[in-house]
Amino acid sequence: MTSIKVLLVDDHAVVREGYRRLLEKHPSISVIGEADNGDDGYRLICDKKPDVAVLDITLPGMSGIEVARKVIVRVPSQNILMFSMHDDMLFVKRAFDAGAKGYVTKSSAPDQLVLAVQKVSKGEQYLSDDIAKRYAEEGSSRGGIHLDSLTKREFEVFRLLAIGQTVAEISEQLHVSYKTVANCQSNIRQKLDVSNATNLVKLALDHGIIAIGGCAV
Amino acid sequence: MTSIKVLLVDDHAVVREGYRRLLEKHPSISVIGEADNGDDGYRLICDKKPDVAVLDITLPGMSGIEVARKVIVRVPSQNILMFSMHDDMLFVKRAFDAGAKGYVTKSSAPDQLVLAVQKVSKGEQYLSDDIAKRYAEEGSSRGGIHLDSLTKREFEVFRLLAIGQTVAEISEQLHVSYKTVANCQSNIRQKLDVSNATNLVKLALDHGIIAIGGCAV
DNA sequence: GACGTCAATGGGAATAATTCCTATTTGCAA
DNA sequence: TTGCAAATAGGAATTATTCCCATTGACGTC
Repeated sequence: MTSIKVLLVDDHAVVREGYRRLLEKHPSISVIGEADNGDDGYRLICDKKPDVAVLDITLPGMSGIEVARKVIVRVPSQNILMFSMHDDMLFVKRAFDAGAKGYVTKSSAPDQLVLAVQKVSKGEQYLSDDIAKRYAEEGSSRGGIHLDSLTKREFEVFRLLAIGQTVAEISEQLHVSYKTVANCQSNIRQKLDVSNATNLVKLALDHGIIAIGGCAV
Repeated sequence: MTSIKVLLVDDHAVVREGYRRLLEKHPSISVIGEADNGDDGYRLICDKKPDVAVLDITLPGMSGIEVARKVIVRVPSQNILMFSMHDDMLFVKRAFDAGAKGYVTKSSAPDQLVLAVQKVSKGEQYLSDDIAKRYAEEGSSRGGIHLDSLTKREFEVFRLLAIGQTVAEISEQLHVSYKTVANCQSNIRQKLDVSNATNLVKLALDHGIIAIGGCAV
């Protein structure tokens, strides 16, 4: 059998190196490329077309979910496996909306990642145990109350605002005008019923979208 | 030479497994235990007294920084290396306050972790390159933020802002004019070197002024 | 007791951020 | 095709924030 060609995108070099070794221990898997940011990752995936692209969600610049979305537009058949620390249903939902075929949390047992890579390489779906369990329990029913009403773009902006980015920074990063982000923020505040930046941060914390200060969320 | 005994505490199993392999590739290092939460980690460290305890900061339950603090109380000579995704100076400062001897970010090059383990095992300090660079740049300036530079009134307003009150609400509550509170807020932001409401909340959380979602910092 | 310092208070003007309204384009679904 | 929703962004009005300034009162020092 030919080995499964895998490409890794994760901004944490030590971590990436770690699970690269983990994957490469399997003779059926070979890592053909790595990237530590969304833009490089996007280019590499489109260029090398690996059997599986393993994407972290939290990345500098373009998020893993955005990378997935853009890749799928260009290469609809690309198999994508999301590999993230977030076990929030919202992220899972958005990952699949973006075109991912699998979702594994970083808290999973190591063999889950290997299994996921093997499944996804064949175009099959894979959810790590914890996510599958959660999905069965709460499914998409209680998956995020208000947060569900946000559009993709709004959610993205919401996250960036919550981690402390200014409107100007976000507009630059997303390559859209200041006005767009400002209007987007207004919509978000209205939808989530928060009157100011502070309460927006709190909401993000409550939903585990962001984590702050030694406090495990 | 005897090998360096290391104990790992990280809630992300795949990630932990990854850098365990990374460390164990070195003949001078052997991993003698692992934990995926703060409480187990604390017990294991006190029990096994490794040459180096490698602690993630974000953990379910007790945070890595709390673990460090508690361990140092019981075993003051324990060598602790913080290994976190956060490159924020506030975390670094808190880690060292808690008694850690080293701090390595997960974005570092893999050999930095190995080097850090070796240094810390000898009781020496170690900072990963990115942190050392940041420290040199902003370290003493931003790292040494003291909330006690705030006046009584400023602190009061700071707290109210952090819990999500608007300037108008605060002015009403304190029976002072809107302008007074607005000016006060400007002073606070300048003194604490935060540019927006979000970062003000983060600072408040980090200093334990406010707590969110039952997670005390 | 006069003097300097500083916290607390707020006014005015300039600047920046936010909202509300409107319009266009695009993609998707009935 | 038609219709709807999302994403984009401009203009005008409104608010929020900053920067500069002045006053008052408390406290400590000489």
